[in-house]
Amino acid sequence: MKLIFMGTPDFAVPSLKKLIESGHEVFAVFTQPDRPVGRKQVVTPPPVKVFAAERGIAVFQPTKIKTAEARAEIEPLFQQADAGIVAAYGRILPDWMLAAPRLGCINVHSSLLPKYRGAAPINWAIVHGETETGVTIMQMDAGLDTGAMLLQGRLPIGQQETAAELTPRLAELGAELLVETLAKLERGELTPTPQNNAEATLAPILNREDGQVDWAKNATEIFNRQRGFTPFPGCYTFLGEQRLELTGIAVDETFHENAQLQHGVVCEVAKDSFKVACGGETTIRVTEVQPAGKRPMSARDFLNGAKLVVGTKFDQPEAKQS
RNA sequence: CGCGGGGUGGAGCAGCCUGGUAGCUCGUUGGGCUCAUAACCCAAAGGUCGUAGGUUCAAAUCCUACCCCCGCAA
Repeated sequence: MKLIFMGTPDFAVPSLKKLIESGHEVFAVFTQPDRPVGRKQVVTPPPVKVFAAERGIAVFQPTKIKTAEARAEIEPLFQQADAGIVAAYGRILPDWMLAAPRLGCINVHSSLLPKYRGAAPINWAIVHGETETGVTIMQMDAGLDTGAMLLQGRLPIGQQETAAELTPRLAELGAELLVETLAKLERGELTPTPQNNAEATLAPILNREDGQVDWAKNATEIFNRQRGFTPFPGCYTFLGEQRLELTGIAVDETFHENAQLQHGVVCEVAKDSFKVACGGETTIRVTEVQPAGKRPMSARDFLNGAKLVVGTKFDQPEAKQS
């Protein structure tokens, strides 16, 4: 098929790669503009652009796609396509874009729709303690991930698995399903299945603040957020003015007599870790941290220098929800 | 010139403001204790204090420049 591909981060690359390997003609790639990244503000191209450029595919990085000028330029291109493929492009497509290709636009969404519609489905699935997630290939419509489903694949989530580990696995699964979907579409073997809106849940885009630990939550919830929010927005707390990223934590199974202490209070300091009291009389064991301005270090190293004592209290965010 | 923290034996830190003996918690090695131990006790080894200059009788400490690491913000 003649395809236009729209995608931005690493997650989208396997899909683009697979399309090309499967013999589809991807004649244009749309991706987000290069952005300044990091401390040095180095302007960095998105992964999809790098990959597409290597393959000699025309890359478009429009800043605006909803203006009349943009439409005048882009629409003819889309009308030449059999389908538009979207994988984590990172912006809302106007109606005319969805309608221009012969088969419309098809989205690779990393959740088992209708659950986890939105920008961060992988993360929220982990945060909510799901043991299984997947990828849904869907026909895009005007709503947010509301289109009819074409094909769906499932994947178990490891008990310790982080979003950083799960994302590439889903990306691969999505790529395979995408190719399979197109093949079946060509042969007319697919019947779109409407989503059951009653079962829909949202996976909103993640903010920095989502990463701050709410010690009133129980240990399992905190652990799941840490996994789901790795690498962004992470899992951090404050010790006075000092920001502390918790890079290695575990739900502590052993009972501790100080567990019912105030939330966020250090209730035990061991040699290689320390425990913090959480909600519901549970405790989290911290094994690796990264103080602001420092490299990540084992709790052992941190304790050697910080001389943390039982009773120390980590800051609690003002008001938290979700 | 976006804001900020930091570079001190192998690790994490203190010391710097108020120049003058290299400190703490670990690790390592040897010895001891013990049925035994990652536990405890004793001892030892190990440091160009990021680099280059400057001030000074004397610089980890004060001044200047540079290199490197990291957090935030974008």
